[in-house]
This record gives sequence, structure tokens and C-alpha cells, in this order.
Amino acid sequence: MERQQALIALQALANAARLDLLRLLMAKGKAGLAAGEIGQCLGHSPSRLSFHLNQLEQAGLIQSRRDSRNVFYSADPAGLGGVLSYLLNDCCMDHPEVIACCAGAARRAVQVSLDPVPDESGGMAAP
Amino acid sequence: MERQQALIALQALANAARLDLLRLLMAKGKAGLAAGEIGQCLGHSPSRLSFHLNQLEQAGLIQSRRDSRNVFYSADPAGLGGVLSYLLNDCCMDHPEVIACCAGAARRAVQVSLDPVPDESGGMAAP
DNA sequence: TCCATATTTCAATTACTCATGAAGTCTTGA
DNA sequence: TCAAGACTTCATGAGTAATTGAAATATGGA
Repeated sequence: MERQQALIALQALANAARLDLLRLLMAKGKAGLAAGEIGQCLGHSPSRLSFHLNQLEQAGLIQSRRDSRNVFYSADPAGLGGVLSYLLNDCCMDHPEVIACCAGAARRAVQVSLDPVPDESGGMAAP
Repeated sequence: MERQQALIALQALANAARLDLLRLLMAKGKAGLAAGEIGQCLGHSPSRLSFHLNQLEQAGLIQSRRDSRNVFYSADPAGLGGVLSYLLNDCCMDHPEVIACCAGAARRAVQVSLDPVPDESGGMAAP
């Protein structure tokens, strides 16, 4: 991820309404949630909600798909992953202490995403 | 790290000048850099620089100490670590796919900071 | 076709962030 | 104690972001 893209994503994250939104969508997984349901969950007006959803989508942090009358929004894990990766690798140059501070998460990360790999015969991580 | 604190840190990060600042200070390590030198490196006016340094300090991302006439600023690795940890753990609930996206960093993280992770199947896909 | 539901867009307003330059504080050395 | 250096703070103005409510755009069903 490039600096400019990371900056856009950080700006998207730097807002309470949007952070709540992302958190909710992360919890809901791939299926996501219809805009109306999100609005009910968080108590936002339709236009306010639409505004923030749009910001998050522009930033590559969420995705949308239309299903009949509803528009379903879901978190894009790669988007947030990219931001984290940018901060960790590029901005901090993998500074050991930064890493140590989120090592709990990082460790689970490795165990979750890397451990179950049986061999490397062309097999990639299965996300 | 709590949501409110994470939000403040994200707001601090969501600015090009401050991201550059943090990156520079990360590179300079514990010793840090005097405000004047930073200003020369990045070409900011004193008041502009002071404004952004203050934002970063309020957010817990950098620290300052006075040494004679100079004020030295240095990155606080725990601060950024906290934000990353918040995003990874609390916001994403350790979502495997998010984690996979920064697994390269995470993996180095674990290797650098923690006892060895039991994974010798070697060639993981580096994202 | 007409209506109801779901969501987005628009315009206006308010609130906030950032840059600038002048003035102020702190510290050191003459 | 005075002057200079190194920063910070303050006041102002420009630009940007966020909220609101009304109007517009889809979509599906009677």
C-alpha cells in the first residue's frame, strides 16, 4: 500500500462513527449488513450513514453489493490489513518495540494465518 | 488502549505532515531529533512543526525532552503499538484475513519479539 | 401504473483542522 | 542584565469535514 492510499484509509479510520461502523461490519463477516440495519444498530440518519459508508468504501475498507432493494455492506479485511501493514513495515520499519506492543495480536496472527500450512508445494495461505 | 485514545492517535496519524514526522522519528530511534533539525529535514516553519509535534505528543505517539536550548523529540513505539493492537484486537477481533494481510510484518514481529513460534514448514507465502 | 421501501445525493449550515506570521517564553552566553 | 537562539503560543483566515433535512433515484409488489 502506498503512502497516499494509507493516508486516505487513516483519515477514514480517524472518526468515531466510522470506527464503530467498521467494527460492526468486521463482526458481521462476509455477509455484511444492509444499510438500513446498520442505521438501526448505530442510530444514524440515512444520509449520515451513507456519507460515512461512502468514505469507508472510498478508502478501501469496506465493500458494498446490492441485493434487491437493500445494499449490503461488508468489511474488506485486505483494506485494513494494508493499512496495518503500511504502518508496521513502511512507517515503523518493523521497529521491534512497536511490534512487541502488539505482539499478542501479531502472535495470534501468525498462529492463525501461518500455522496450519502443511507444506509449501505450491500451496498458498488460504484466506 | 481504549477507543477514545485510539481515535486520538488515528486522528494524529491521518495527516501527511505528521506521518512523515513519525516516520522520521522512528528512523532516528531513542535519541530522537531536535525540533530545529526536524524542521530543516522536512522544511516546515517552526510554528507549523510545533503544532504537529504537539498533536503527535498528545496522541502518545512521540515524546519530548528538553536538553539545554533544544527540545528533542523521539517516537514512542508503545504508542503506535497500542494503536495497531487496538485495530487488530478490538476493532477487528483478530480477524484472520486482516491478520493474513499483514502477516509478513506480524511474522517478523513474532520472531523478533517473542519466543519462537512452532512453525518450521518454512516457505510461507509472503504477501 | 402507482405506491411503498431502501438508499443516495444535494444544498445549506456548522464545526473543525491547518498554515501563517507576530508575539511570547525559556535558556544560554557575553 | 542584555541579546540571541530555540521553541511555543496566539490570533486570524482559508480550506475541509460532518450533520441535517429535503429531494431524487432505484427496486419490488399490489
